[in-house]
Amino acid sequence: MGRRREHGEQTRAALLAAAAELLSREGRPAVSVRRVADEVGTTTRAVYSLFGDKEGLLRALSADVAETMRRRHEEVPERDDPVAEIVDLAFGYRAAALEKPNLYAVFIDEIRDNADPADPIFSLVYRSFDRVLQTVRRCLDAGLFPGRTEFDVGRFLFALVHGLASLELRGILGDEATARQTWRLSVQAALAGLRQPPSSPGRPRTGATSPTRRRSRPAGGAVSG
Amino acid sequence: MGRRREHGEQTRAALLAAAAELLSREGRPAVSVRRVADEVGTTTRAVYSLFGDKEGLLRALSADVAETMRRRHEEVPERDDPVAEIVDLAFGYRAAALEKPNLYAVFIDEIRDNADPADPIFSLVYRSFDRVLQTVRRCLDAGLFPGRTEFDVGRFLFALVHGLASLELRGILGDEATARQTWRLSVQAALAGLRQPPSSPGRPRTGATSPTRRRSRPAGGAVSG
DNA sequence: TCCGATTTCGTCACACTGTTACGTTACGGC
DNA sequence: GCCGTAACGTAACAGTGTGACGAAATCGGA
Repeated sequence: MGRRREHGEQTRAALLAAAAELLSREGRPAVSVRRVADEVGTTTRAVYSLFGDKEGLLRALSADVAETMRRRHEEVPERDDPVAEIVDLAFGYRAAALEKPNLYAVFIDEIRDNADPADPIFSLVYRSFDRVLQTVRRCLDAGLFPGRTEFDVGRFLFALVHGLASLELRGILGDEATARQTWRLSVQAALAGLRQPPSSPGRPRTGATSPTRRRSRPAGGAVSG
Repeated sequence: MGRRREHGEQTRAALLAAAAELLSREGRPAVSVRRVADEVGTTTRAVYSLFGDKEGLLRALSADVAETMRRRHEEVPERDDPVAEIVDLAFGYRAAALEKPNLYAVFIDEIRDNADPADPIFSLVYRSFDRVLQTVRRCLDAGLFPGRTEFDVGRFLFALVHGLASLELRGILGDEATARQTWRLSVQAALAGLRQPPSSPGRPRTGATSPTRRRSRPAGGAVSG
C-alpha cells in the first residue's frame, strides 16, 4: 500500500555523485540542496527523504572520503621494516586527502569526539586508524619505539598527517614537489624521534599549559583511549 | 562637507567584539551580518562601510587571533636550550588556539597561499613564524638539527602544532590532561627526531606520491621559501 | 470495477542569509 | 537661507535550509 517510491538507491547515488562533483568543481559554498537536486533532475524533497537534511548529505559524502581513506590504508602492503611501512601509510593518508581536496575538509569536520559509533563513518575511520595501530604495534613489539604506547604514537601521527594535509590543501606547502618533500622529511623525522626514548616531563616555563578557556564538551572520543 | 560619520573606530571595535562574542558563544553559523549589527545596536550598513563585506569582518577577527598568536610567541622567553624553547613556543601556539577555539578555525581558513602581503594578518603570522625560525636557527647554528634547513623544520613544526590544535579543538585528543600530554610527547618526539640526521630518500612503495588530481592553484606562499 | 486508505512526491511558504540600490538625513560652504 | 555632498537607514533582490500541505500514485477490500 502506498505510492511506489522513486527516491531509492539510484537517486541516492546520483545525488551523492552530483554533490561530490559540485563540491570538487565549485567548492563547498556552491553545494546547496536545490542545486544538487536540480543537477540530478529531481526535487529537494529527494534529499530530505534520503538524507534527512543537508548535513546528512554531507555526512554521506564524508563517508565516501572515509572509505577512500580506509582503502588507501588497507592496500598498503606489509613490509619487513614496520617503520618504513608507517611512511607508506602516511603517504596513503596524503593520497586520500589529495584525491578529493574539497571533500577532505568536510570529512574532517565530521570527525568529532561525540561521534556516533553506529555511524558508518565512525567504523571506517576506526579501521584506518586501526590499520596504522597494527603497524605501530609491530614497532613496539620490536622495541623500536621505547617508552611509547600505541595510542601516544597514534595520536602523534594522526596530528602530523592531518596537519600536513590541512596545510598542503591550503597551498601553504608550496608546489607538489616541495610539499611531497615536506611530507617525507616530516614523517621520517617523526619516526626517528619515536625511536628515541622520551625525555622526562620537564614542564615548559610559560603558563601556556593551563588555558583560561576550555571547550565545555565532555572528554572522550574515538582516539582517546 | 557631508554628513558626520558615526561608523568610526568605536563602532568598528564594538562590531568586532560582538562578532567574537557571538562566535565563541554560539559558533560560526550564528554570526550573521544582521545579528552582529543588531547586537551593537546599529545597522548592516555599518558592517559594509567598515569592513566591505562579511568576509572582511571575519578577516578582521582573524587578525585578532593572529595578534594573539604573535603575542603568545613573542612573550616566550629566551632559554639557554633552544630546543626546550621550541617546546615553549609550541605550547604558546596551543594557548593561542585554545584561547579562542571558534576563532582559530576562521583564522586558519584565512591563511592561504595567495595571501596578500599587505594584509595585516600576513605580517602578524609572519612574525609568529619568524619568532620560531629565530629559535630554529639557534638550533641549526649549534649543530643540533644536522642536515636540516630552517624552512624544513619550520614547515614540520607548523604542520604538527596545527594538526594538534585542530584535533584538540575537535575534542579528539580527549580531556585536557590527555591532550596536554599528547602535545608534550608529540613535540618532544618531533624535536628528538630533528636531532637525528635525515635518512636517505628511500621512496615509499605505493604510487601514493603522485596523486591523480592536484589543485590547479600555482605554487608559492608564505611558508614556501 | 470502483473506492478509500496510505504512502510518497512536488510545490509552496517561511524565516533566514549576504549584498546592493535608493531615498533620506545631516553636515560644510556660499 | 540654500545647495552639494557624504554617510546614513531601509527596503528589495536573489538565494539559502526546511516544514507544511495538497496532489498523485499505489494498494487491499467491496
